[in-house]
Amino acid sequence: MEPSDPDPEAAKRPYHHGRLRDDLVAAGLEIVRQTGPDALSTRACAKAAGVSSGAVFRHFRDKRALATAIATEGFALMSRRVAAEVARATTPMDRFRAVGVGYLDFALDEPHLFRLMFRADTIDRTDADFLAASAPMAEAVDAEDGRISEYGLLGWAISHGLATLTIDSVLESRLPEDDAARRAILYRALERLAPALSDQLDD
Amino acid sequence: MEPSDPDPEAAKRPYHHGRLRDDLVAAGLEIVRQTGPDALSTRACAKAAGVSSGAVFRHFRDKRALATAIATEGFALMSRRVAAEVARATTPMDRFRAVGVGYLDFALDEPHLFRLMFRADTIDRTDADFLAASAPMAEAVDAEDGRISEYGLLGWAISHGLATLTIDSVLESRLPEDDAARRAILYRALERLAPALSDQLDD
DNA sequence: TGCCAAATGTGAGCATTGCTTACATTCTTT
DNA sequence: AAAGAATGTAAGCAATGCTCACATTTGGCA
Repeated sequence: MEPSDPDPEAAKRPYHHGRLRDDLVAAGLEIVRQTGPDALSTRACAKAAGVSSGAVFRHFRDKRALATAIATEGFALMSRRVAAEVARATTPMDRFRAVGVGYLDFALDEPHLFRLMFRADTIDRTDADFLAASAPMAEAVDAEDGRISEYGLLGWAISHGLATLTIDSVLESRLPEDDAARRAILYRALERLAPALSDQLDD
Repeated sequence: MEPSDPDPEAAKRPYHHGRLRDDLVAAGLEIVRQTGPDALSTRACAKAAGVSSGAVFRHFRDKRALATAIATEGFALMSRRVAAEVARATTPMDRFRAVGVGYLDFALDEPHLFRLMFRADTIDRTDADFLAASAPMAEAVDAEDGRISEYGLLGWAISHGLATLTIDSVLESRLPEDDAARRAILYRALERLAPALSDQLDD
């Protein structure tokens, strides 16, 4: 597609790429978003970044590290999404709903990416950057003692359960096909949880 | 050559295996259980069954079909596990708890297998055998109209959410290391859901 | 019974992929 | 300007999914 043409952007591609690491992550992110975690390959990322296949390993120890960087980006996106939703909430109960809705919406909008983010054997959960990016999400459910709160555990589990069951099309024929109707049912399930948490939310 | 050779194991291995399909699934099941979905390879299954690598494809269209058969086996195991738990329950509320506990216990005992069973892009959810095996689980949450009931959706989502979050070690440092203590917390979270469902359970 | 077709297994081989290694080029630092 | 670190390339190895041509059995049927 790009012959040795005077292309203002990519024409003079110097030997050194400049920001290959970021480009590889961006390319991988796009592949995952569009085709899913299984379609991710180091060679495809290299090609997308216009670089030889070996170059990837100058920036990532192995494929797992690449995947982790992509998942890290995913958590940043999700955090922003959830934060935006929460910002509109006023009451504690509203905030609870907002987290759940943001979580669900992100999962439904980016199912492939969401799957990668939680694929235990594909990413390295001890990676520092990854931990930093997922911290905001995780801390939202912490109690004072550092352990998870019952409130947080239930809320996260419900959101995560609804999201994964839907995304992995386990419910499939049991949910409406129409996207809006489908989301409405999921939101309603979230609401349903309120009575179980009311004592912790009304403070 | 006619080897009436002293090889107790593989001595008289006739050209035709006899029940290769079942053996391949059994071998794959063991690989997945012990090492995880990513360790599954058609060649490893073939070798475990004492057969050449090409033979696999006489019984399975592709690797995906093999994985689906293994996941099918997994659902059969899980159904039995849950059914056993439910059999001990008497009240509707007990039954609800029992399903959740059975679901959670299976996931915690067989994390690798559980992951495969819900890995959307690795298995074929339209496979007839798979659908048949997962039907008992799925129907348990159906309402009269064939759609999922709010009660079922919430119950499934909670169990599934708790299971996957724990298994994929998302909560990790936020849960106790001791297995029993960890399960206790998860069970308690299940209980917590009761108030939200009491109107549907007391019938 | 004898024979042919279908079923099942073999072994070689191709394309893809993760990753390594030897070497080339560029950047930085002094 | 020179040295050395950083970063890129090309070739290649091993593992894997899958196919193909061929071998061996089995089972139905004339």
